[in-house]
Amino acid sequence: MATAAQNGPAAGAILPGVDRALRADARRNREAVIAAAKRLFSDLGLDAQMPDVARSANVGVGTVYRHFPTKDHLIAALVAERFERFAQKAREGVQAEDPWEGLAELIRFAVQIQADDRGLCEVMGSRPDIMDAAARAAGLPELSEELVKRAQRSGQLRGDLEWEDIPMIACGLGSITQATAGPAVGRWPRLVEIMLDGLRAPGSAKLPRPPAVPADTVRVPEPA
Amino acid sequence: MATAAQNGPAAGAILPGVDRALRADARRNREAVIAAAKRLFSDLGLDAQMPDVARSANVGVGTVYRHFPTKDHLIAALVAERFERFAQKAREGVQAEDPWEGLAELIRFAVQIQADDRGLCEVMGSRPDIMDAAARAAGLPELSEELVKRAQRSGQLRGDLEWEDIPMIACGLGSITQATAGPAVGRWPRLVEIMLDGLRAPGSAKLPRPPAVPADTVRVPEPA
DNA sequence: CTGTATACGGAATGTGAATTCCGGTTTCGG
DNA sequence: CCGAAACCGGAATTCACATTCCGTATACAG
Repeated sequence: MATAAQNGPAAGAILPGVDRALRADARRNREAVIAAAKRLFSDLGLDAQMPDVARSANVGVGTVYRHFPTKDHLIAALVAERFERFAQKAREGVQAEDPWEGLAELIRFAVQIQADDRGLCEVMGSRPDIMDAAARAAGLPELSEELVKRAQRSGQLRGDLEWEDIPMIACGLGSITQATAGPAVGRWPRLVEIMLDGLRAPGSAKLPRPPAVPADTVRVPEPA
Repeated sequence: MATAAQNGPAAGAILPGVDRALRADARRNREAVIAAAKRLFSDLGLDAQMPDVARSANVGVGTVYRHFPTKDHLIAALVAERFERFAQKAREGVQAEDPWEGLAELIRFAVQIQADDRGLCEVMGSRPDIMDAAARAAGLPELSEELVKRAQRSGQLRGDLEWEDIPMIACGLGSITQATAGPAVGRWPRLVEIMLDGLRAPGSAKLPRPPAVPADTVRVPEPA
């Protein structure tokens, strides 16, 4: 038998059509559950427990389950919300004056979000199913492809990068973020920049590296 | 109460002094358990179950538990063995003619091992306790530091890298390795090289980029 | 060959969650 | 203000594992 975890977790409500005609208290509770879940999963990761979500939302377990038939559904809803934000950022990136920065900012953003959300990291690291359902739903594949192509056309991004690499990079950097062992905290942003340096096209100008020479900063010129 | 998982998982046998005077069958079984566990944890990750390890080793659960009082102990033993190999590679790296390659090879090696061992990845991603106990035990901190300093003195490695970054990088790249979603398999080696490019000191020469990666993972053979 | 310390197997137990159920409440159209 | 339809709460149930227990089998010293 397929365990609950095998079902196709959808985005959100399973109740009426979309989210229609929820009774006032129902909508209120649903919101509370989402807020509580967001908090708990961010802090505790996927190990956060349903009864705790309920308690933390001042609601009974039953209520949680009426809104999200399964823990996976709840998680999927949370993930969807995050990916929506990624997509938003990606759209901004496509508009950005500097194509390279458009892409770089998306990556920085995604990593930062993950740094703040252990649950999201764990999903990205161990639930490809949920993850790329959400990515697809948010339109991230198309957006990533656009960002990559644009940055490559401008000559700033290495030519051998494909859009499929973007989620992998984000995921890998995200996991670095969680390696909270001992003295490691706070050093991940540098590693992100290192990765980004590796992504630049071989010849393209680079902003001065941290400890490197003061350098005659050559701003990346707006490519025609 | 501290659950078993909270104990300090040691390296291996808990029986007599070191691994002395095991009865012939005992030693045989212990080996079988380790082999089976290695296989199962590599394939299934930390979710592999103790009863399955036992079955797969043609042994009763009780026997598994006599040798490893806890699942965590078993995992720690497996991890220790892997880290021993990292340390070995690191020692070779310190001797290497080319300091840069000495470091780069260690990273490539570590990532490749993780690519073949889902369990190891999961430990690195979610059990800093086990992980850095093993790292310390294998002497990896000192070795990493030596590798980093050497590569920096030779001018090939960016100056702003500290040895503590090495495990984080290895861990992050390792997790990329597991993002086995859809069409992603086989593209991680390129991402490793990209990261390595980012690690080079700004001015230092780069070897020509590897043309393309032959799609499928090359298994690193187990040592006898 | 024999006794005994060691090991073994695997059913039974214990625990920690997720998920179900159903009698009691609340909301809201009329 | 009324009653049915929607909701609620949270105790009880289920399930999946890790881990324990103990009678039996085996290795090996003498």
